[in-house]
Amino acid sequence: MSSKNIDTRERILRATWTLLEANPAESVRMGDIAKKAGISRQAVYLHFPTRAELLVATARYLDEVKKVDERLAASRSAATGVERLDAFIEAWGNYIPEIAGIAKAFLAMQGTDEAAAIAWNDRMQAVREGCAAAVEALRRDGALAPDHAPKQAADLLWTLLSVHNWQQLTGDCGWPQKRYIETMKRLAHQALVRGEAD
Amino acid sequence: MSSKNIDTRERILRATWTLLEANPAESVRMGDIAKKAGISRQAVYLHFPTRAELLVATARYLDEVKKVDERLAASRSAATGVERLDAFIEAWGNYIPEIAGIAKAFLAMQGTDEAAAIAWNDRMQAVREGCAAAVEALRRDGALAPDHAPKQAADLLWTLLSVHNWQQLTGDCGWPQKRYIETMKRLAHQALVRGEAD
DNA sequence: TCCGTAGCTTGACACAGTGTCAAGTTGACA
DNA sequence: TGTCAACTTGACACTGTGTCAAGCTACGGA
Repeated sequence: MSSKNIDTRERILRATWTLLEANPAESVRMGDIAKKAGISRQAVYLHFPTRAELLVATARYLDEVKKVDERLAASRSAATGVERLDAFIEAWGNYIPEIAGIAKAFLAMQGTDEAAAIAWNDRMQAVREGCAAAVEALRRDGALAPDHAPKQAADLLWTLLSVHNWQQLTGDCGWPQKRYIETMKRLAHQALVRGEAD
Repeated sequence: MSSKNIDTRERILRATWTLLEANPAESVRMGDIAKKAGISRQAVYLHFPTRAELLVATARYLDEVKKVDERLAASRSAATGVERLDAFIEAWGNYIPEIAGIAKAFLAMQGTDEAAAIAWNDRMQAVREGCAAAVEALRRDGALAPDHAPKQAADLLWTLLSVHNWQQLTGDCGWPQKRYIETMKRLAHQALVRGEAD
């Protein structure tokens, strides 16, 4: 309850973040985190009952500090559905590189680590909702392509904008960030906006 | 050396395959594999020194039995670039579910296991080449959309057709396989084929 | 017929990491 | 001074990988 408590909690979260960013390849252990935070391993468990919950909290903390929600929400003020779609792609697409370190760590842990999978999944739902909202804005404008039901359009957008795809294009394929954003916009338009061939 | 040896090895590979396919979500343990193969856990280690090597061998065995290369190569006989693109998407897209279990296990090891990462990467290069060939066929027909240079078009197609995207759409989003294939085809047409709005 | 040996079994163990438990310490606050 | 919450210390159970050593068994060859 005291401020000491809050400090400790935050120190744990920052330690986790730092370690994940520093070595995204390896799996960061509870003991490492405790050491980095300058407390005992058990103290970590007093704040976060499992590794999964710690990772979820870390992802949330990251989002909070980086203000993802604000950034994604900014697209809400767009006048038209299409503008909103573009704003959303730009906001999210340009956010990915900032969390790339942690994202990579999470993706690397996906299979081996149930905790990481849960944590990551939890955060991606926020993006999924953003996608659904953008699609809904298109639909309201009557601008949604008739190819897809809204739910499926949202699924598709969500998949296009996955961190994996960003990683593959900018990493494996060596695309510059700018081309990534432009291509995603074009692709989203072609797939989701009524009568756009571009 | 004896045929008994070969039989055991193959029984292990088949057991691994079966188990991975049966429960792709959970991590299949060496003990489970041994039990399924009807041998001792240690016998597995006599044939495959580590879990990673066993999985790599299983992937190779799978590709061999399923004849992936042949299937992907089949699209080469298509008359036009667009037909070839469709044939390729169909061949690969319908192959993914068959290897989904193993694929997931490999993706799980990506971060932790260098050997597995290399093996998986190697397999994916075959797909990438298939994508490049399909794009090249389009270009020869003058059917490649002017939006993209051939290399970038191939990158894009390769990314669209990633196992991750399949997993997300058919798994997380619950899409039926048929819709996945159709959507990928439509998306590929819209993105890559000159003057297609669909 | 007996020997050697390859292939497998049995059971024990080291090791790493998560999560639990219980008893002890410390510092702030009443 | 006493209490309480936050933290420490050290031990332990549990799971899964990989190692080790000794024993069993069937088969091919002298």
